[in-house]
Formats: sequence, structure tokens, C-alpha cells
Amino acid sequence: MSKQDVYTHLADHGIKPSMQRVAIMDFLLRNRIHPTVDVIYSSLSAQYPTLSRMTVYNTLRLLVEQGAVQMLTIDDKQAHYDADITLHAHFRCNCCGAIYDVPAQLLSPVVSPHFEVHETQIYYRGLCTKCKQN
Amino acid sequence: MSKQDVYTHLADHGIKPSMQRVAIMDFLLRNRIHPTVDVIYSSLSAQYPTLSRMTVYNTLRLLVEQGAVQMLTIDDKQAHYDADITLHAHFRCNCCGAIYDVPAQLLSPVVSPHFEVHETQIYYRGLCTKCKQN
DNA sequence: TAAAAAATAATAATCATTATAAAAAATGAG
DNA sequence: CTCATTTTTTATAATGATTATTATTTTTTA
Repeated sequence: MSKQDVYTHLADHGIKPSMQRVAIMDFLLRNRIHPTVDVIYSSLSAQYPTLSRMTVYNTLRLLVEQGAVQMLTIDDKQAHYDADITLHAHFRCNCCGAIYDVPAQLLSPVVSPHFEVHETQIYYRGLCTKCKQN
Repeated sequence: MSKQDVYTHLADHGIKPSMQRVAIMDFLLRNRIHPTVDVIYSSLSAQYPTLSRMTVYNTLRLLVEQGAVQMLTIDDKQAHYDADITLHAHFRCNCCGAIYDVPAQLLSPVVSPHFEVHETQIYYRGLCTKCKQN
């Protein structure tokens, strides 16, 4: 995953690259931790001191609109973001808040002939290994 | 669905009945529209003028904790609530915001031997019939 | 190179939700 | 039944994620 790959990924989704967009997309591609806006902002602040939290919000909205990233609403407090847009489910630990990828069983895409489905999300919640032990 | 059924439903989940709790549970059982806190509060305000929005929040938290109601995070803006706790999925129209019940295909409950799954949610998003026509 | 457009940043505002504390209602012992 | 204790509800204020607004900077283009 080189910087060039990030440019390609953005271009594939019709997004013009800027320093900030590349940095945010790159962070999401390298850190598959389903970060929040604040995690992204805090992580990039050191390297990009002028970065604004607003730019993180704006960029993520753009990335989601263009289908380069998906937003997870598994956490009722704040949105999480995932650069992996292939079919998979998510597990969130109710104790530590960590979100894990889970292979998704294939679902019939036909919800109803009347509804036009654009997006499918499968969420599991419970306790992760670490938190079960404590 | 009589008032008595509401009392039974609450008792089955270890919840002591109060006028407010019965009213909120009753509303959820009769109105399968996946309402928000505000919809519930507004709908009951006429009949219960002293009802506080806080009581709606508190009661819903209790109902969810006791498993009498499930919270939906399909909408990133605000929580929606569903008295139907049987296995089913949800479809949300991105245009009008309405949330519909969708029969759920059975999912293997085994996410990972390491995770203890307490809850499963399946969300679809897209366009409903009405909004497709416009 | 200058004007126009796009993107970013700083600040303030919004709004769902939570925290806190006071008031009211229910419970229970004597 | 009555007073004290606990529980529930209510009112108010605070929090915090997100959005709106507007100024500034950067990029594009003529």
C-alpha cells in the first residue's frame, strides 16, 4: 500500500487528491481499526499540524458519498469509518468499544421488490475475548 | 393488545409498572413505526401533559437493558426503538427516513469462538417505493 | 499573472443525549 | 395509619458529536 495506491483509490472513486484527503484515506487504508473522526484527527495532527477537525468531517463525508469508505453506525455515540467496502460484518465489544471485522455470510440482496437496497450492514454486539477474561 | 398485556410484557422482563412506563411500552407495542424519543414524547404529551422527555429517555434505557425493547442505530442522527425483539432486519429509506421491518434470513450465530454475541442487527438502506416514484 | 473556483480552516451554532439535583410517588416498618 | 426510606419522575443544566457559516488558503484556468 504505497502513496500511489492511495491516489489510485481516490481516483477510482472520482475524488480529486489533496494533501489532506490523501492523508485521511491513507490512514484508513493502513489502520483497519474502524476509527472515529477524533481518532483520525488526533492521529494525523502531529504530522499535519494545520489539519482541521472540520476537514476530517468534510473529507469523510465526501469519501462516503463517493463510495470509497463506509460509515458504521454500530456505535450509537459516534460514527466509525471503514476503508474496507467489501461485504463483511462487524462485531463491537460493549465493554471496550473495539470493533472487529467478521466474515459475512452471504445474504439474499432481495429485501423486497419495492425497496431499492443501496447498502447492507450487519452488526454484532457482545463481549470480546479480552473483556470476557476480565 | 390490552393494557393487561402491557403489564404482563413489562413483568416478563422484570420491570415494575408505572403510568409512564406502561404508556411508553403500550405506545411501542401499538405503533410499529420504530419511533425516536421525540416521536414517543410528542405522541404521549397530549394524553400525559406532565410527562418529561427525560422519563422517555430513562424508560427506554430501562426497557432496552431488560430486553423488552431493542434500540436501532440504523439512523446516525438519533436512536430508534422497536418493541419487536424477534429476529428481523430493518430497511431505512435514505430519502424519507422511514424504517420498515424486513424478514431476516437466518444467520449463523457463530461469529467467532472468541466473541460472545449478545445482539445481532441487520440494516438495509436505500430508497422505498414512495420515494422511488418521486 | 490575475480572476474564479475549490478546498481548508476557524468559529459559532445545533441538537440528541447525559448528568445532576429537586420534587413527587410508592413502599415498608412500626 | 404514619412517618421514613427508596424509587421514580421531573426540571434544569451540561456535554459532546456534528453541522452551519464564513473567512482564508490553495488550486485551477483563462
